[in-house]
Amino acid sequence: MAEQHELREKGLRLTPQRELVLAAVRELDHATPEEVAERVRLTHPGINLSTVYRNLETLENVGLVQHSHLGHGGATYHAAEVLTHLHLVCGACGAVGGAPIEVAANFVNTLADDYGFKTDVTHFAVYGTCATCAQAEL
Amino acid sequence: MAEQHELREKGLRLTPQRELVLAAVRELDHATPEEVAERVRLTHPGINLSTVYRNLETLENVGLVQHSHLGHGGATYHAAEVLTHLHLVCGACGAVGGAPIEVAANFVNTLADDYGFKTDVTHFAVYGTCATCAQAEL
DNA sequence: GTAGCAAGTGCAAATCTTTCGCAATTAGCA
DNA sequence: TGCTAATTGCGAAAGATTTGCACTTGCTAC
Ligand SMILES: [Mn+2]
Ligand SMILES: [Mn+2]
Ligand SMILES: [Zn+2]
Ligand SMILES: [Zn+2]
Repeated sequence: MAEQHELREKGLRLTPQRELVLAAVRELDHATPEEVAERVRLTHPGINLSTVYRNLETLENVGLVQHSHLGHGGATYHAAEVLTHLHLVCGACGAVGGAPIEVAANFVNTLADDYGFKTDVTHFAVYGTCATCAQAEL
Repeated sequence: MAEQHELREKGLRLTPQRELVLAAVRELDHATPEEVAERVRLTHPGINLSTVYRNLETLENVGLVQHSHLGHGGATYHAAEVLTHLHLVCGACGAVGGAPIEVAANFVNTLADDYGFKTDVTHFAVYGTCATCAQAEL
């Protein structure tokens, strides 16, 4: 038995569209479904937006992809293996910064110990004002 | 000079719709625009949904109301004066718990000191798994 | 290899949520 | 008591996401 493709291992059929959606998510880092579609269209112009939505959902169900919320609007998608940083979103300029997850370790532990709550700090962004904008406000 | 209505103090016209929208937000605690509209309709059946949206925006601009994001979808509105707790949203059962802001004080300070980022911990919910659901998973 | 079947796709239409244009109404001021 | 600009209601528009359905295609069993 030869080694299986990662999608087949998850019990999914291997279609060009599905492979390309996964590849696009991996290349892009927090991309919207529309952005994923654009990327896929570079090599597969015919792909339908609803196919992208359906595959993102499927890939999320098997744990290859995850979504998070960076702004007031819709979700953005990450490859599951790289979701290892916090998103710092500036409400003033819209910039999305990053910070290592460890920054939140203490906070996460407190919530676990005091509330029994297991936090996924990457699902929602951390909202506030970035250094540049905070400076400008003075 | 008599004391002014709080809306007039903010430079806003006093309309029945606007007063009712504010009252509804205060009574409901994190309500969607649609829920606010429903509540207002109890006493003012004719109110239009777009009036609710416009008033929520107006009230937010003058600081009487704030929105935050508790789920994957749209925003929910709080009276500004009560937005003093974190929201702990369980991805498994949907429950929305609360925790005092102080729980995040350390986290907020770290982000300020190390990244110059001024965090508003109430804008996005803290996402994860509640104690009950974490228990059930075992 | 080939046939059969279920999963996946494209397309168009349906939903849902939020925003907008505009004419009619109304609050606040003179 | 009027004037004027802000506000409202209404319908339509704009986006974003989902859905139904006929067609295609990947995988499995023969
Ligand atoms: Mn927001
Ligand atoms: Mn989500
Ligand atoms: Zn900024
Ligand atoms: Zn739960």
